[in-house]
Amino acid sequence: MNLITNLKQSTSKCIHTLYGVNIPADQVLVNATKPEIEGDYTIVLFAFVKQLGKSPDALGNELGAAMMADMPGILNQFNIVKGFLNFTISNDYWFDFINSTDPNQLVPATENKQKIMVEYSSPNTNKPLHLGHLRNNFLGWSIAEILKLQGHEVFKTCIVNDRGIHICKSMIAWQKFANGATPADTHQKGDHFVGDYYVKYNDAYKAEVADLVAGGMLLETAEKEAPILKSAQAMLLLWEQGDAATIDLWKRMNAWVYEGFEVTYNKIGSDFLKTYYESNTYLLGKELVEEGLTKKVFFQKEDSSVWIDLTVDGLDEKIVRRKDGTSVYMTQDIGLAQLKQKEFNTDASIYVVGDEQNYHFKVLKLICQKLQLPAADGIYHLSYGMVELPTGKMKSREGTVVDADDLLEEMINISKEKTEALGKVSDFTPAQLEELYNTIGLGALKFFLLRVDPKKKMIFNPEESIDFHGFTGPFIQYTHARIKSILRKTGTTITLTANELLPLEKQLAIELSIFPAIINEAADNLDPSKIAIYAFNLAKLFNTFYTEHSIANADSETKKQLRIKIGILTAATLQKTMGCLGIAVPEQM
RNA sequence: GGUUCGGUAGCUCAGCUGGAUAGAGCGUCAUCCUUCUAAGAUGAGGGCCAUUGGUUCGAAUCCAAUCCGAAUCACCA
Repeated sequence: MNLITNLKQSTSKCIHTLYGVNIPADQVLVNATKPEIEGDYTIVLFAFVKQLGKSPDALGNELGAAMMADMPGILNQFNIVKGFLNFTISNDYWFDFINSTDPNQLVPATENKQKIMVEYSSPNTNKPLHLGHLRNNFLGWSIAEILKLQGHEVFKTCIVNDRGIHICKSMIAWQKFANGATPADTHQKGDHFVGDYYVKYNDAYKAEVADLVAGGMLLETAEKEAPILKSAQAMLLLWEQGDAATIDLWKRMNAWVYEGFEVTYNKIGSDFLKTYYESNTYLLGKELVEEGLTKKVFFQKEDSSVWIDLTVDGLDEKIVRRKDGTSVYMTQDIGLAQLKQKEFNTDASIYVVGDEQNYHFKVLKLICQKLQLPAADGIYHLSYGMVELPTGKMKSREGTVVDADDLLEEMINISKEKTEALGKVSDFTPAQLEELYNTIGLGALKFFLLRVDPKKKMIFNPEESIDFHGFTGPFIQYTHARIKSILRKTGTTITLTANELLPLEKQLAIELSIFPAIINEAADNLDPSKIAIYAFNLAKLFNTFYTEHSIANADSETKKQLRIKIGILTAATLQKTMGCLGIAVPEQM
């Protein structure tokens, strides 16, 4: 039970005893007291003044006294300033908090344990991962970690979009231009290798269209008649018919891509309990469409295409099966929703997908509900905003995409340069150094992408992202390393004795005490940025404390012991928070 | 045009279930390393919280309208 909840309940209880009026605890507003005013926590009285017919001062005095009696040993004194009831929490309470908190048990497990699936990453197999994928991967991984920390059972999954016309385009281009070359021949990462052929396809396509137009064809017609497009379409048909040679090539090229993805996933720490492939799941959706037809959830048009009418829900009609019987995106997702729920018996399923698909997921959930699939109500779309560059949107056609592998390499190089320039790790082995550069470079990048509200689109400014000062991952990593450095000197075996806390010591205790609440907030909102902000505030506060007070050379042994424990708890909390973001914290840097 | 989301310091963002004088970081300027790691700390400067109206003891926060920006409304995934 945390202190704020306690205060709310006590307020509600005391008002009831004093005046016989029921005010639910969750309607009580408890804030941290403004720094200039005496006190730790503040209850806003205005909300009750009218209802109780009391003046703020009179109410404050009566309520304050009653609550002091209700929470003995915790509340020390109170004052009233302009309708705000400020309580000072007793020194004993905070000392006891520091004394009794176990650094290995910072977050109590939830009582409402659930099985939750987090689907994220979801790449296409025709091009390498880019900056947008990184935001997706970091978000998905982090959300899973936060839910785990709460005590839920979490399954991380990935759906690979491995079939369709776009895949055929790379395949055609490879056939035409590669001359049998492989990633091994060209010493290229497989996903980049295949991605290059996707680009080559587009170049060839554009050239062909231009030729046709030059020959007198209308642009519109030319765009449909370009021979290379025709070949790709023919190939898709062959693929769907199961043509051996086509399937063979498809498998071969996809394998190259997966090899490349694997390298990147390993580097960024993305992992999946299970990977689903669209080529395996799209048939399932079709069965559900049949079922929906019998249940009359769907209807068929004259051309035999199948639709759902969502106009009563304020949406449009949506196609779920083409006239030729092939499946669309929605068909596959219906099937996948059903499959995932069945296989893992999930209570909820979180889809980490960009906000351009808000409409799709709204419709998906509606359809699943109308089909009465067990998965339906648990569908939750974690919609995140696009990553844009200061120059505008990333567009693959204009070559303004930030490639994930390039960016990772750059960040790691920068962290290497900066670390070397500071020269604090001369005792590291080459292997340790490499690990440290990775930790810092990746930490900077992950923190940068996770520190803003996922729902909002974000601007990726390369100069800002490589900053290692201020509101950044390395700042927090550094604070952690600093604490660890002190603890190496002082040791961590301690015996605490009661102790009058200085203001900064108390502030740290307060900040540390809200960690579980922050985790809950981040989990409820599926928002890791709450954790990033918290970690930053905690680190900043510790740094202020660090410059003001010495741990190793504290005035007394009691103080020293107390501060060591504060150091232990701060380091542990920083490590946990950063762990939730997928960021490691070094012992030394 | 419909729907959804956004507009807060020069830049990037917090704050939004209404509460005290709107906060950080970066950048700018100025201080602090014979003292536990200066990837740090301290201070200064920087704001009609898009606009207008409403609700009330109180509005960046809620409501309405307007302006600006984005996404989406595909037999692409």
